Amino acid sequence: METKEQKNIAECPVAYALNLIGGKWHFQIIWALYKKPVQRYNELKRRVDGITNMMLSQSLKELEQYGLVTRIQYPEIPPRVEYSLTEEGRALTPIISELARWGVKQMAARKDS
Amino acid sequence: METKEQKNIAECPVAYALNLIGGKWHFQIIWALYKKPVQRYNELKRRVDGITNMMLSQSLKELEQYGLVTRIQYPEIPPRVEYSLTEEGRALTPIISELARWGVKQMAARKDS
DNA sequence: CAGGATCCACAGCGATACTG
DNA sequence: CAGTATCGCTGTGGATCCTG
Repeated sequence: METKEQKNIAECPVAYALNLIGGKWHFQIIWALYKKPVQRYNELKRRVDGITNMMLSQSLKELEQYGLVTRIQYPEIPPRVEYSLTEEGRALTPIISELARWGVKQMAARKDS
Repeated sequence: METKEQKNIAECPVAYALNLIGGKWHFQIIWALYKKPVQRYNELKRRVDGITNMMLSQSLKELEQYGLVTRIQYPEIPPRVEYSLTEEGRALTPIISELARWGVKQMAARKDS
């Protein structure tokens, strides 16, 4: 894996950031966890429209690895797992918010193509 | 192309925004044009490290279509083409800046893996 | 100088089915 | 309930060469 891509990720903070959270669902998951700070797996799945089990669990695992999401598993039957944002994850929400605001403007500005 | 994806893009402003500028080079191009507001093609190419002709011209075309970048072509020999950001493109730069700041923190926070 | 065309590789994403 | 495994597509990005 010694492509130029790696160099970009190493040198450009934006590329680095997007490498962490540029996935298709990451933003939406973070956003969902922002709107409701503690959620269980299936709850999250219901809120993030259209996501599959695979993408959700995979994304959550990545976000947890990156230190953006906290996973707490309770040793009960039936199993209960709660997800929430870390400080670093929460630090991202204003940015998402701004991006959303920008997106809304764009959508309005060019309803046509 | 009637996938659920389209629904996301239509409904979620963030997904919409990322669909516009989530490409691999878009951010970097916008950033380069922010740092030096008017640039010619080859100048831009030199500044965006590692980009190929294909990706640069393709990205610029997209950004122009979306109304984020202005392209001015001078009918001279040799050809001269200058690129700059529109208002809407410039509106994005604070967001990129924040994202960069966040990225820097992340890089520092987890130098290890 | 400023691009376009072609071909190709690969990773991201997805559907479905299965497990502790 | 909270996930995993497998398999395959498809779209994005890349190298290289060509043109007005």
